[in-house]
Amino acid sequence: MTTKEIIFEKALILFAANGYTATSIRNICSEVGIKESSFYNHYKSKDMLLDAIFESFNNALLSKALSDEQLDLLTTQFTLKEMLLNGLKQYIGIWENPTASQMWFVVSMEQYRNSKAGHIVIDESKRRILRTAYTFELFQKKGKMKQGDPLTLANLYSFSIRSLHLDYGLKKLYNNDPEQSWKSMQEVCNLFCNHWEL
Amino acid sequence: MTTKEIIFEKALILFAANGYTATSIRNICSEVGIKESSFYNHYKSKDMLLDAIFESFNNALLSKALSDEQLDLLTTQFTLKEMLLNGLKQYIGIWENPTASQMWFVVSMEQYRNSKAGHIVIDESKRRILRTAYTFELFQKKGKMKQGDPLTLANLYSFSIRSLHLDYGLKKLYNNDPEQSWKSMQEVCNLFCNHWEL
DNA sequence: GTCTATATTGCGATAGAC
DNA sequence: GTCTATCGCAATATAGAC
Repeated sequence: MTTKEIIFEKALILFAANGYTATSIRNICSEVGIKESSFYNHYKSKDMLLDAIFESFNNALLSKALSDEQLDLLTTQFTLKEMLLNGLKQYIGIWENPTASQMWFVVSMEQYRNSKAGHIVIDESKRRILRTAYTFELFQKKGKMKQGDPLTLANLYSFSIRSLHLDYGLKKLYNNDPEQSWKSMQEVCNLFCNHWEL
Repeated sequence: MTTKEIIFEKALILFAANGYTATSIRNICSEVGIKESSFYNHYKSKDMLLDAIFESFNNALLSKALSDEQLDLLTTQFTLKEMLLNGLKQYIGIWENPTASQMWFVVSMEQYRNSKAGHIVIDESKRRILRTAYTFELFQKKGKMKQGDPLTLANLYSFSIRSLHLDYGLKKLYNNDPEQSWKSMQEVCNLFCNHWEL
């Protein structure tokens, strides 16, 4: 690992735990084991480091999106319930991945005061809904799901799961019964499929 | 208005716009028109000021919760759709109220690094779901709503609306088509009622 | 690429006069 | 309750030797 990568990693941990503004370059360098002046050989400023984290997070999100072709294949091979339950498992898995969950925390904390973070959240939300809507559309075309506006169905299902997902992450942080949120996610999924699956 | 109230108001504006840590007592006092030393005649520390904001926010949330008796009356007088649509209007109204929306922003930003903020969010989420579940239970008892586990139905509906509500606030902040989220909220409400209202 | 040393600014908080 | 003055410290960032 290069020094730049270690800076990135340690900064992410500290930003996630204490927030960007409350974390000093001194804190980060102390964790890395270098002097503050060395920091500037790797990042132009503290702000550029935050931007690098945002960019890395956004790229990770974009790379996870399923293509139209992949969705076409999956909606043929699996039932609606199988596909949604599998989606839930992947979604919740974020909170078992330290780097991914730290990035979520940092972006979530910054979203109201940093427009880059804000737009990452807005775009991710929109992308998630549109991919779900397209999935529902494919299931409907294949006669595996009841008819109805795919976008509204996606809004109902996907936004509900999104809230529960955020709840899970927050509760996990404070050791406040996150498993209840995971159970609710599965129950919502079952309820939804019982009503719309064919 | 007392000086203490003006400090509270100006601090809330600055915390919401720039975050708690990035806002200095100097910034606040400059807005209020007093010297920093005078600040300490009203609040023991910057942290105590933040606590006061949290407490005020939590009290406002608690005071808005409808009692069992009120819910019993409302579920008799109104249809499911009327009641949910009215709930949406009140919910979205938060973003038209500067103080309320500023408090939401501050608590949202702090939720991952300040346990008081974190527990306010966790509790608010739980309270909202439980009140909705009880409302559905009453509608079911009165034969105005299809049977089904009220808690799971509340999770599906209320968490979906919650996400859309947060989306609205964030999009409004960045002038990024918030009305689309409001339309989605109404569509989700209609879809839900079309399926579960009797 | 790392270090020592330093510049400059801003921070939260306090003492004590009025 | 407000002010002036100040303390002690930590912040980001830079210069220049090795």
